[in-house]
Formats: sequence, structure tokens, C-alpha cells
Amino acid sequence: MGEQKLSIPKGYRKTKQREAILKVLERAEYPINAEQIFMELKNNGIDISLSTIYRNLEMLTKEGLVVKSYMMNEDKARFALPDKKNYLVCEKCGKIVIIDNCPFDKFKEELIEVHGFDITGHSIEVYGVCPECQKKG
Amino acid sequence: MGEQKLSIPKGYRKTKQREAILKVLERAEYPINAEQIFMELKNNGIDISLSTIYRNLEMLTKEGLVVKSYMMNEDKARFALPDKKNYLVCEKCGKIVIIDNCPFDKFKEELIEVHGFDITGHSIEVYGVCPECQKKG
DNA sequence: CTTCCTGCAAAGAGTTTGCATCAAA
DNA sequence: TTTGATGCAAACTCTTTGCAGGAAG
Repeated sequence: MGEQKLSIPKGYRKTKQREAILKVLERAEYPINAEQIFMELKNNGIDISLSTIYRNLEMLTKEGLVVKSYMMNEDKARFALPDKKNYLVCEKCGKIVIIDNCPFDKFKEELIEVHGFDITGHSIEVYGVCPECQKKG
Repeated sequence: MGEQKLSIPKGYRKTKQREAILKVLERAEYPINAEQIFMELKNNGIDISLSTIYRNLEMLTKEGLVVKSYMMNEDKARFALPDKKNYLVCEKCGKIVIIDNCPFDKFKEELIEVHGFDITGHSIEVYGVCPECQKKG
């Protein structure tokens, strides 16, 4: 599922920290924050500093390999591969579900026509209550 | 244009700071941050502290009168009335254009069906290049 | 009067940055 | 070697909080 092979952008050196961060992002099922990447690596015995993570996330975002986003009622940035940037969040349990085949493209034409923008990207966040939480009342 | 009359939620006192913040949000054409509200009020001769602004924005968000969001490459939260929460941002000049009649509703049914979520809200951010910047090349 | 609200200053949290050291190429 | 990358600690920015004084009801 979405296991595309990411590689370090041209012009940047190949370091074990960089590769490790990319692997975590590839394996992640939804946007995660710097701290989560840090803990994930720590649990896998990989020692890295938070600043290195932030510096690499900034680079990867600038290079377009990663998308940064913020979630409702959260003050920290999350990062994900572009195909995992649109999601549903359960307001009760916090579960995050990625929106595959985002139907946004259908609206794109309309937006271009109405506003004249040349659209390069988008990010959609949807909140609601997941099926399990609906049952729990 | 979107000049709905907002009032202080029941259970909260009517103070001049609160009313001033609401007025700024009503007049705003797109999501703005705490600092911008502060400056806007200062320019109108209204003295208020940033913490009061933050405290009220938190309250208004909790009460559902205001929606909090973050924009690409920005580290501070923005706040807007619900009808101004979906927007287009020009990557070059930063211009923000509100998406009226957000076509999201068409797509809501599909999401409910596929994921079983009971959807309560959404926020859409679109980036691109505005017509003026396209001309400038 | 009573309770809520505000302002101020200090504290917090997340993120960024300077600098010396380390490692990729 | 040369130059980019990392780690650490300090710095920064945005936001939150404690507390005393002030205003709303």
C-alpha cells in the first residue's frame, strides 16, 4: 500500500539519518509530526537529533517530496508523502483515514474557471465521527 | 458580502474587547492571525492585549463561531468565520481568495459511503498562481 | 457583590539557528 | 580534502497560563 520508493533529491548527500527519515515517512499511514519520527527512529535503535529531523523535513518539503500540514486543535506540524495529505479525522478517537483518489480533480476545473488560478496543489482536511465512535454513541 | 451579524455566545459576558474582535473577524475577507487582529484594533485606537485575543479566539473556536486553520509555510494559526474557511492561496504574491459555494458537498456523500464517517466539517486549502502573477511570468 | 474578564509578565511548546565536529563524495 | 550534514545547546516565535486588578451583571 503506497510503498513507493523515495530517494534523496539530487544535490543532497546520502546520510543514514536522511534515509531513515524517508523510510519512516514511507511507512507512515498518515501525516506524522517530528516528534513521532524521532520516537519511531529511537525505538528502532536509530539515534538522531530533533534538529536534524526538522532540517530534513524542511528540505524535503521544499523539494516537494513531502507535504506539511496542521490538524484541527493541534499546534504542531505534520508531514506526509503527497499521496497521504488528504484525510478524515475522527473528532472523538482521533483516528485518521487517508482519502484515496481524492475527487478534488473534478472541482479543479471549476476553480480555475471561476478564479483564474493556475492550481498547483491542495490539501483537504475533513472532520467527523468514525463508524466505531458512532456505535459507542 | 458575508456581513452576518455575529454575537457573543450565551453564557459569556459582553465586553468591548470581545465585540471588537468579532467585528474584525466579520470584516476580514479571509483567515487572519492573532497578531493581525491585534494590529487592526491598535490602528483603530482600541487597546487590547494579545492574550485576551488568544483567549477569545479559543472560546469562539470552541463555540463554533470561528474556524482555526494553518496555511502552507506558515507557523501561526489563522482564524475566520466558517464561511471563509476554504481558500485559494497564490504561491507567488500570497493573495488569498475565498472559495464560495465550496463544491465539497457533492463529495461528502461519497466519503460517507466509502468510510462510514459522520462528517461534521472540512477545510480545503488550495495553492496555485493567481491571474496577475501568471501575467508577470 | 460576585463572578467573569482582562492585562501583564512569565512560562511552555514547537521549531530554528550558530557553531564545532563529523562524514560523504 | 572540501563541503555539506549532524548534534547540541541556545535562541526564537507563537501561544498559554497564573495572578491581581477591573468590569459586567
